[in-house]
Amino acid sequence: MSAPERLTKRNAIRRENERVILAAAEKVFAEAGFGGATMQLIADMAGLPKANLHYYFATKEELYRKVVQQIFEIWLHAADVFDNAPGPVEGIGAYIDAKMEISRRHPFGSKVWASEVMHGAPVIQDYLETTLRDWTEGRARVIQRWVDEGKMAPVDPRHLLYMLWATTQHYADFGHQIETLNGGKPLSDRQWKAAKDSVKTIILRGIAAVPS
Amino acid sequence: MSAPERLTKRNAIRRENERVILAAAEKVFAEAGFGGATMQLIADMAGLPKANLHYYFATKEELYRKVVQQIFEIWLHAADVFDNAPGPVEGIGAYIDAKMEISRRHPFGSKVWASEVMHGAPVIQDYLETTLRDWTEGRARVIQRWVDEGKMAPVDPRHLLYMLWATTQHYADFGHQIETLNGGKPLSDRQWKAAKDSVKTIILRGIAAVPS
DNA sequence: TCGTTTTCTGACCGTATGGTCAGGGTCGAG
DNA sequence: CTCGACCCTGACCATACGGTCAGAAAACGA
Repeated sequence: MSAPERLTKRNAIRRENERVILAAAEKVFAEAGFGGATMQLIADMAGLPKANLHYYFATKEELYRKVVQQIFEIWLHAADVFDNAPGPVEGIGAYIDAKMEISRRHPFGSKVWASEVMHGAPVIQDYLETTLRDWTEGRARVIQRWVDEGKMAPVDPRHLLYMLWATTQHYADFGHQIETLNGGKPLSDRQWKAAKDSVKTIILRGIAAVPS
Repeated sequence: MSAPERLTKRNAIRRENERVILAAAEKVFAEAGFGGATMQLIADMAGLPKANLHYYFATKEELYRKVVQQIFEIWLHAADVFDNAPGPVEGIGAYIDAKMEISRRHPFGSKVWASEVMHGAPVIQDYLETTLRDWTEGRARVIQRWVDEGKMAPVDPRHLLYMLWATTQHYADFGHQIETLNGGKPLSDRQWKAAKDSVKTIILRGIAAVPS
């Protein structure tokens, strides 16, 4: 049991500084990678002296780990829509919407996660083997049930999940490439909607999802 | 005009060393990122003294640039199948096959490319704005033609291309995650085939491609 | 107000990194 | 055989990095 946090000025300062540091770290890790990021750069972006970072986060690894955990939590919650859906059109449709929205709102976190996994998940391997594995098996069962109930074509649930992750996260991880191919401009509201619709249309038709 | 390369022992040595160095660099850059990779690590993996690397490649950036160019070339050639195809079933089907095969054979290169783009393409931005942009517009026109000819559903060619890139490269870039979810074992021949088939089936049905 | 705890930071340190270079070895053309 | 061009490498250097620490400043509880 942790003691209930009182609303003192000290607690406010601590919370605010941790927030600022984590936001700066997320951006710097995303743009430079773990190895390329420096505590000095993060400190400058957070507007704090470097030594102050080490007061809140003992090491670079600890700070990095917190950043990775954040995006992972966000993704896990995004899948709540999956559970109580009557069928694939609602469930997978809403999941695509949610993940596309996250790609738009949290592109840095997505990149940090991608980088971490690409490098062999040196700091969050345990998450992959426990939380993520359980999560994946659970959703795979839901999809398999939909298949068995004739609500969609018989596809391998695993590969469908990979496809959902890949297509949605691509808009965050490869956002720079997409922006360049879009004439150097970020996608507009309209274009984001078109992206969402394209992904949903192709995938839902691809799995022959029938409305409930 | 470059002089025709004679088959002397010197040329053989140079070519072999450059090959070994590039292979080692590709792996190290993929596993550690540009910032995390060290010339010493690459040298060790190549079995050469560090100073020797600097004899063939003046700087770390130059070596890195060559690695990125390599995978880019491979991907460009993979799209040849696209051009003379009579319709989307053959063209896109073959393109998926080719890119999945590359993800399997060149996972390191794919990761290096992904990392480079994620970090804002600091060294290959010019490629994105010239070669890749032209390439993309060309294939988008081909897809649009297929749509106009009624050979597939009216989808946005750009977003379809992004989906093809995302799904195929995911098997290389997130290979570690997939492997972990596969019980810690790399995908078998059979599983790779299932992956290919899943991707092809869902996407081709998703765009309502009609056989020519 | 006073003593204690927490927050803050400039200055510092050991190490690792990218890159250099002088000098020795090897190869090939004539 | 000879000489010039190319190949190789141990030792070295300047710099930048993650992390430490002593002590000042601020906040807090009583």
